[in-house]
Amino acid sequence: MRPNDGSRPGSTAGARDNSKDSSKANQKTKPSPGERRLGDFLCFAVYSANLAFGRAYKKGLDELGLTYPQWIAIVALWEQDGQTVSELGEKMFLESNTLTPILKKLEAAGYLRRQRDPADERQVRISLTEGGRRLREKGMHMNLVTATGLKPDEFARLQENVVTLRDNLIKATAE
Amino acid sequence: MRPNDGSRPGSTAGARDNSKDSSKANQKTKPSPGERRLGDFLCFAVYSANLAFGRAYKKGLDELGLTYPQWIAIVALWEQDGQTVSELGEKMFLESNTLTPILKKLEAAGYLRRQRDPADERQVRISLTEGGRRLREKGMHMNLVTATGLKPDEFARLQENVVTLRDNLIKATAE
DNA sequence: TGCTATTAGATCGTATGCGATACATTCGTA
DNA sequence: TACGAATGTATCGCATACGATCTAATAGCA
Repeated sequence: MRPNDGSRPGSTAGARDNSKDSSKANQKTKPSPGERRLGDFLCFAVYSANLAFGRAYKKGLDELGLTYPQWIAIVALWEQDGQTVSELGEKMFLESNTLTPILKKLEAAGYLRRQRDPADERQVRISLTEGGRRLREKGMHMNLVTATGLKPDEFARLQENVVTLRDNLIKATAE
Repeated sequence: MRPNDGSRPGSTAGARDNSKDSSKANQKTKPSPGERRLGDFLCFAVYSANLAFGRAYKKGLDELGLTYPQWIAIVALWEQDGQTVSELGEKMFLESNTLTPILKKLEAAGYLRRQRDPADERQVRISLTEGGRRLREKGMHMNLVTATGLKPDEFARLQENVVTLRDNLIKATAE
């Protein structure tokens, strides 16, 4: 028998295949969310593209010894040093519950410092160390996979539209 | 003093701002990856758009009592029932190490069954229960946030280009 | 001044992703 | 047909995300 399998006997599969058209679906021209296939969901395209980016970058990031969010944090701090956790969070679209552990790891690795702001002890200011800046420079020169298969103008428009999408989702979510 | 703070005394921040142009960067017209700002990275646009989708869908998915990957699994199974873990994984771009725990939770919740294929005991076939199909129907009728801020033709092109991007990243990663 | 509300981070629990590995089953082939 | 290789899932450990909650520090105000 299997290891800790968990599968239980039950009725047979039934192999129902809801391919394209459900019987009463053709009344509207525009399909409702339920009638679309998975491949048609924009959310799923973005979700799976994000997974693909993570895998494509994995090899290069491993050479730096960083994960993707760690790398993003280094890049954001290189652009502006001495940011507070909140400020950095705004740029990365993350909050302290996610950011704090990441920053502590980077501090432990010697790439940045976390210091309470003397003027407001609630805030923690993050600054890159020499090692952190060296890491950023090193990351500049390594070519992460960028085989997008898109022409330059398509690439630029895609970038803009993804940003527009993101910002509008955030706006709509905030109500 | 703070709770378990971890911050240590050290030299002062130094507030170095590498805004746009580093001294020797202007020799090429096209900026190298290191000279771009965070907002210019397509990977970051996709990463943050994915976060934004997750937050936008959170409310609706909570009503279903599902997470996003759980919902995707239900949708994919509704399209084709009785898939193996591998087949489902191909559609979701996930492998068994991620999928198995998700499927076990959905099984425990009563939305699907996991059964070893009698013809090949290595494979596990997944089929939706009545409850799982009801959940899919319920999800059809609830409007998840879709305020993309894009015109229909832009939306369609965005969808296509994100998929192209994803597929080319996967191809390039496989070498 | 003293008290309460607000703010900024940190902590905790849960749910993915994912590399590495374990394990049972099946396949290939000598 | 026996046995090592390949295959399909599952398990484990680590690193995010994120809601809920905690704590210290500050702000606001009677």
